[in-house]
Amino acid sequence: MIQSLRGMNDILSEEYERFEYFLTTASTIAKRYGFHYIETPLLEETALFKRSVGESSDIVGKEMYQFIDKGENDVCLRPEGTAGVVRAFVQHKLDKKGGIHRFYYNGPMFRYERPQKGRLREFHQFGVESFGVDSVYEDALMIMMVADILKALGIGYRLKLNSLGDQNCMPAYREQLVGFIESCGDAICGDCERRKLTNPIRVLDCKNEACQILYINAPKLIHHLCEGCQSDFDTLKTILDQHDIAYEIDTNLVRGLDYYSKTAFEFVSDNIGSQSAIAGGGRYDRLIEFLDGKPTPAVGFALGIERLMELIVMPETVREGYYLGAMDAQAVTPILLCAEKIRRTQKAVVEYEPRSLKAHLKGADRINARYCAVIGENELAQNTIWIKDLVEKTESVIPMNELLSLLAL
RNA sequence: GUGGGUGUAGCUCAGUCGGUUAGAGCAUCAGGUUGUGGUUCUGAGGGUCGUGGGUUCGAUUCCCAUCACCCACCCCA
Repeated sequence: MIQSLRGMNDILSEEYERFEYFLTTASTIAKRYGFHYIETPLLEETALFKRSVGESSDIVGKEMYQFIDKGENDVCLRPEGTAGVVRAFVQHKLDKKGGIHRFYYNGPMFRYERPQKGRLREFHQFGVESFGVDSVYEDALMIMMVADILKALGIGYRLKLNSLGDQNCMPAYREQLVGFIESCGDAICGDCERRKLTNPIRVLDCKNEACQILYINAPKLIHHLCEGCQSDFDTLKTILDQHDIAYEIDTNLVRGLDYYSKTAFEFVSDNIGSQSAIAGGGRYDRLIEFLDGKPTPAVGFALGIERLMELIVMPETVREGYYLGAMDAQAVTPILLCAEKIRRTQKAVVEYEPRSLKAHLKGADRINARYCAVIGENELAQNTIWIKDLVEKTESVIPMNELLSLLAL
């Protein structure tokens, strides 16, 4: 038997209902916030991700589905959504056009990781990117939008907030931190030794207790923000307070993608295992110029759909549409004709095998139909159809030619 | 990539200290006399015991490999 590739799942009917419910909910909210849909290719030039996400990141360093195509192009399946949207933004010269551009997207992302709960090799994200707005109000808007979406889906969360600084304060801080780590000498663990070079801030949330003791007095970026970053961060906190959005400052919160600066946030859930991040985002003011565009301020976020699906509280399903069945082989033809009429406005599912009334009622119940419509010997003789409302538990026999007017009601 | 666990019917799981026809619940289908569901009763169908090797007279049970899933690390959505 041929199986799907490791970490790549099919999304079957019942599960897809959740998926679709999520998408409509999230898209509706994004549109209300003034965002427009954008679709970008799944396959992009590898260089795009190397320059945006960053070669030092795990995502680019070891998780990309990268290959050379038949035209000798170095390509890869997108591991995240932002890079492609920024590429499109620059390619279509929207940076030069100026103004504000707000997009939302959704689709599969690919990362060659070891699968576990909430971590797949092909997974789906819903994301939003905003270009051209400098103000922290836009950062707050992002967070409010995620909060809105999660609320609409009945999902509880914790919001972690941090500021990563900008080119004025970040590099200086980074240097200071690396200096501090070096002062610890050989006492730090192997992981930290590696992090020191790749992503020094990660050192601060090392799980190793010995390391933690060493880092108690490590400099924190939050205390070394420049004036602009500090006041933006303060404003952001104020806005969130005003909107009753609870948050916790996590000075160790680092986004794993190199392009972030200033605001960084992560929504986490305690109910889905160790892969607890359900949404993450932040500001990335430098990315557009990294990708050869005109410097443009930008913020965005992405939600992990599969992780969310575990948490979504679905609205109660209501019975809808018709189930049609025949009790006599002769009745199959009129049943099919009825179904065709019903389907002009409503759902109609036909059972082709003639069966007992009991079997049909069971069938109607199973597919959660509102009405069970059956034609048997009696109805056939009188050119009528028997219809039972499975909710009201009422039944009636109506002439076939009245069926359409009944449906119009 | 590292460490640990699991893999028996569609689903959830028993079981076999290696020995003939592998079990349960749920689900499915059919019946409980004449055309009524989401609750019951009876019965039926359905498994090469993840896959491939090895040990053995004999393996679903033991060993090895492999694949998939789960957990932790790592990382992130």
